[in-house]
Amino acid sequence: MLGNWNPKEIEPRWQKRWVELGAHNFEPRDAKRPVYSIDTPPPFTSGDLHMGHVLSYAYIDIAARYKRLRGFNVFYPQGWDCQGFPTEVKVEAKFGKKLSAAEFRQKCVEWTDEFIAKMRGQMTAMGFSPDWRYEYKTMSPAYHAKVQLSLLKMYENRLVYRAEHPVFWCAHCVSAIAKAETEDVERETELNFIKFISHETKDGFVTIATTRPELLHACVAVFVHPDDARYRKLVGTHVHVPIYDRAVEVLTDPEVDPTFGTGIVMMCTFGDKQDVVWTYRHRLPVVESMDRHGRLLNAGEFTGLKAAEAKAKILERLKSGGILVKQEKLKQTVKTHDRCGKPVELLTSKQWFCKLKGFEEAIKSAGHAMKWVPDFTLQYLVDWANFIEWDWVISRDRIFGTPLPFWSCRKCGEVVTADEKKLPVNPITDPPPCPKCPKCGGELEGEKATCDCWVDSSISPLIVTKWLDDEDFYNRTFPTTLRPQGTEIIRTWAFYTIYRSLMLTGKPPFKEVLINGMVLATDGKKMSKSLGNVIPPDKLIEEYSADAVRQWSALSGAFARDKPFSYKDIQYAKSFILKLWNASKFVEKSLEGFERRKTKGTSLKFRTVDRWMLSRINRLIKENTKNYDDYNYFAVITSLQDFFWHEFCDFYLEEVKHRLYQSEKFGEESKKAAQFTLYVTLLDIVKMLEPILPHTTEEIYDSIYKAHEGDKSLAQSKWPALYEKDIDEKAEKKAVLLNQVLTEIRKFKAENKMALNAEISAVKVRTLEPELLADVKEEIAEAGKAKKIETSQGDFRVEVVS
RNA sequence: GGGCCCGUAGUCGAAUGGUAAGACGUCACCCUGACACGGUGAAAACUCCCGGUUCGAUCCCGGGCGGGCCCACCA
Repeated sequence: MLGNWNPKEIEPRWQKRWVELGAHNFEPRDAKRPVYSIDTPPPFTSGDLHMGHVLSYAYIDIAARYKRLRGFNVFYPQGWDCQGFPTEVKVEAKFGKKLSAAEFRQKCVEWTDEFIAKMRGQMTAMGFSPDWRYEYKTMSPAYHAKVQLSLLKMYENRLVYRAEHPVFWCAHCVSAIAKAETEDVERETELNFIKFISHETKDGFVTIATTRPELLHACVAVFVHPDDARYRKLVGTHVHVPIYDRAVEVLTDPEVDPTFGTGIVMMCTFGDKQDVVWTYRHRLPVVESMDRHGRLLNAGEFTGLKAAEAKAKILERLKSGGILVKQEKLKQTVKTHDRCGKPVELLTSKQWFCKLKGFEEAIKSAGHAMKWVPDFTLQYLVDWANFIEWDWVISRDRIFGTPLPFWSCRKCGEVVTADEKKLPVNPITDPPPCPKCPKCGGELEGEKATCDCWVDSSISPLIVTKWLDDEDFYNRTFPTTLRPQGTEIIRTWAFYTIYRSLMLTGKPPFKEVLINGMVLATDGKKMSKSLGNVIPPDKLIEEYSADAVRQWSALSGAFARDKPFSYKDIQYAKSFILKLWNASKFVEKSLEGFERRKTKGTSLKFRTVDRWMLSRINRLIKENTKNYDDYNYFAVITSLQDFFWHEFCDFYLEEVKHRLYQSEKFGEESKKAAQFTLYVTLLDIVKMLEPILPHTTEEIYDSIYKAHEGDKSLAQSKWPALYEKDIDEKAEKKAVLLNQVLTEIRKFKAENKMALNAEISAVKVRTLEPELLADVKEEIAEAGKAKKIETSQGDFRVEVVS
């Protein structure tokens, strides 16, 4: 018998029990059931799940559980994105900088394993049901081997190459970064107006405006707009760069904005992306302006100073020399590194690239072939593909990352690739596959850089489906059915995964993409530690139960839309679960002596209200099969909430109590029909709620239904069958009228301060179709406690006589 | 500058080519044999504004105003 609802006891018990039962197991050799495979996002191993994780993983779990009920062989793995700068920072803070690279990496691994254990525990506490036998970590040797293999394959096809190129560079992290890792931040800076003396006329000068005087030494030209009449005479002449006294030419380019500053722009290698464009367009020389730590190079006496320091000193010098004409405040947007928040520079260096240019159309058409939920999110991918300007920089100068499987010759630069059979390799410590450069005999040097973490995660669907490891497994699971992920990483994770999958397998990696939004704080702002508005999931589970948190997730389900967290919703969820529990207790007690198998094949004496319930539940089965298929969990949960609370509990239960309690008066047959209806309706409700509220529904099933139904657990049972012929509009119409009459009686009692169970001597109902009431008079009399019922024909009106 | 999303009771939020769920909050009443973390009722929305299509629009189209996100530009 169901006792009190105690989630703290129920939830962990079922979490353990499901594993014992193998309720979530994928059966790779089961050829009978269709496979539903999920390319679950591997969260970055920060040590804590946040509400965004909870929402998105709840969505995934609901999908997995629903598909299992529908008879799919669900492949639901869970992985971890381990490698990244934040971990290095934390480990360095704890252990200092004295460790060797190998020791450092080892500490990172240990640290990450601890965090994974914690996060895995949180996922379990939420009732998430991945098949943990397929867990993966991006830092594992096996994962490294696959990433390296994928790069070797792409290298063979000339899709991976090494080149000198200006790249976004974070001087703080001392690493190249991809455009997708940058974030624009608005800040205020000063626009400095600086005199450049004319070379040809000696005494004439022009004034240019710049925000980056520290790059004067790298100035290789100045530009004006070709139509700018003010400067037409200057074009082709030369001006002297202050301090360094180098002459540079005055050139024209239509991309100069004549209205900005003085309409003359100095071009340095490289102040921003525009400079890169102009350098290529006008074939200008490149002055290496800065080193990897952001210190000036080739800057005379300022060489070695950090940019900010150099800027101050140079401005001082310009000012004292009378060369700085004026300064203006300027609002400016700077690119910053999204991981550390520091401004990024553009530096030329040797990096590894993946060839993206030229594949935009292929990526777009792969995107078009997928089902995007909601559909407009495809546009994010298309827009991004349309803006690809450079290839993808995949090397990062970090330690805790997947090593790039390459060596190169110190003398001639020839690249030597790792032996595919010996993966994973670490070129820093492992010997090269051949002792000397095969081309010139020079010494080989192992690549020190590691992979961008998107190189790791962009093969997640290949990893989980055992690409090149288990052909049968791969054929069954790849392409995966579902890729769930956030909006903010469409241009990275989704984009790179589609690209890599196309390059490596020729196929798109998944069929459906489910995009979730972000969970904001209750104030509508992003949750952040600095704002102090972070809501920890553990506390919510503690206070409201995991099922309530899951129900909140389903309620928050507007796809790809950010939503503030709502205590109101989770409180409602908790109340609903309690209501479900209490009503189940009532049903359980009402079913005493009822045996499901004895009703099979017999015809029951249903009353109209029973037919109404059976009709409504079948409508819900039909509706919610579609809603679940569409990932529209909001519609699922609201329709079930409303039906259960406001139809099943508020009306139906009240309308059958007399048949259950007074079978001597109303007949055993009537009682049995009511019992059957209660049994079926609650069972179907519980099944439809299982994906969202697995713990509570499992406990209800276990107590009331297991003995009758035979499935060991609700998680292993089947989605309710639809009996279309039970949909009965006539019965629904009669029940609606009955409920309207009961509402009027209740209103009367409330207005007259009567108890709801107080008797009334008569109720007179006028309605357009009084014959509809014939079948439900018993319910009016019993649920309304009306001694006498009179009906007549006319516009609806209910008169109560106390 | 470009793209996308959004604008419904005090608040949050569904739905629909035929004037609109539900929740929270508010008010009144009721401890009715599952539930007071409950029950029954009440009050509360010219569905942002202006046009158009339509017999009829909150829902479709155009324009505006307001909010959000992404991208580009920013010497």
